[in-house]
Amino acid sequence: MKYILHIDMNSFFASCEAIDHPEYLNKPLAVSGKTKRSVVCSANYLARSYGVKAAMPIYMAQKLCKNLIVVIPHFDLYHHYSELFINVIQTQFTNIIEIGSIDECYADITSLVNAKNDPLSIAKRIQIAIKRATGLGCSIGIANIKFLAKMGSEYKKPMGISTMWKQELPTKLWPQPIENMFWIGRSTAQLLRKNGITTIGDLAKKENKSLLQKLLDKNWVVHYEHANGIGDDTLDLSHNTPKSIGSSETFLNDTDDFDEIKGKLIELTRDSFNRLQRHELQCKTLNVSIKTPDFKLHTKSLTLTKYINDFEQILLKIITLYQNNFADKTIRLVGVSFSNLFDNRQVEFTNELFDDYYKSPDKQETSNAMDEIIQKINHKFAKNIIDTAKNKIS
DNA sequence: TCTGGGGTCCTAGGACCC
DNA sequence: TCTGGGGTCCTAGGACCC
Repeated sequence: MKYILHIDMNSFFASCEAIDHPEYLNKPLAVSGKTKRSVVCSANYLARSYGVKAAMPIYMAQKLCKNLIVVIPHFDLYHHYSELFINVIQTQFTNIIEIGSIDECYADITSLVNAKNDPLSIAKRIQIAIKRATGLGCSIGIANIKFLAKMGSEYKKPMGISTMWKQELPTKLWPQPIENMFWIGRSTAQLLRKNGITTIGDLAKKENKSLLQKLLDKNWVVHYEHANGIGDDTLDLSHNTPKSIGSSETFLNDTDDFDEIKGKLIELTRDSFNRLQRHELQCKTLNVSIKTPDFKLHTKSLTLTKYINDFEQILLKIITLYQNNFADKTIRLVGVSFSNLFDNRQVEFTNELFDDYYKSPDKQETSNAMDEIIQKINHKFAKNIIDTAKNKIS
């Protein structure tokens, strides 16, 4: 049996801003862009008391709260505080940590629990240590699996600490509306509600199993087990390289002006490309997406025969992709992203192997040589390289 | 005043290969 | 005549998270 914590920083972006600007203290504060199409990223609790919520259009937030202070986001600042709070847990408590996002993580404290230190007191110490080191508040959920720890950190905010033991499910979890269930979003919640499943308790009921199976296809088991306190307790400790990198932007006004769109495509491609390089990655698939005035998203993608890291080439392909598919469309948003990412070192290495292979008169001999090299290299990369090799040669 | 931007994962159909 | 079965990759869309 493991002891898992979920640590969730309270109104993270807004709290970081308030620490940086003491004059915002005790004033309603929202982090948001400042154009007419911006939405709220994060709001402090005072602003929330006026009804201001994340993802709400900023004009609406300002209507609800006349003296709302609006600050544009400063991601460098948030990354700084994110590293700080992770560091507190890592250096003072445990390094078995799974980083969920910029403002949350799971921590496995099983090895710290003993007769003198129960999970609740450890959680309290973590909360205090984070507050002392960063000035930031957090909520912590305590449970035996990740899902319940996550539900626990949501249970009481801000600065809450809540256990979600299995025996507490009937009183703490099951009365909650189905919408609160992690991994059940708006459309699934709607579907379930329409069919009479309105609380997490309904989801947990044995007699609803066949109904769930009918409504949710394969996923039903995971949700059913979660609602009954069964789930994953293993933390993912790898800080994985990203699977895709991209940027998008909403225009101030809908547009079909290709010069304007092209200018934005250049900007977005530049930005994504810079991040691609910072991660030392190359890509094979280019994606261009648009959002039309009816809010529908459309994507066109192009997979190349080899990995690419030349900005001019990428840009040319992106612009062609746009022109071939979306020319003359009126759009409200345009986006660029790269996927099918591969480590620079691996790309270089595989390209050399393939050149050797193609040039070689004796394919079998080269193939054997490749196998030998693959045996010797870093195990972590071997699978990717073999996969690519198979793909490319076939 | 009218609804962001960064991601991950899954699905389903079609192409293609053996 | 009427047409397999398994596998992978690509594409587009959608659900979900923060």
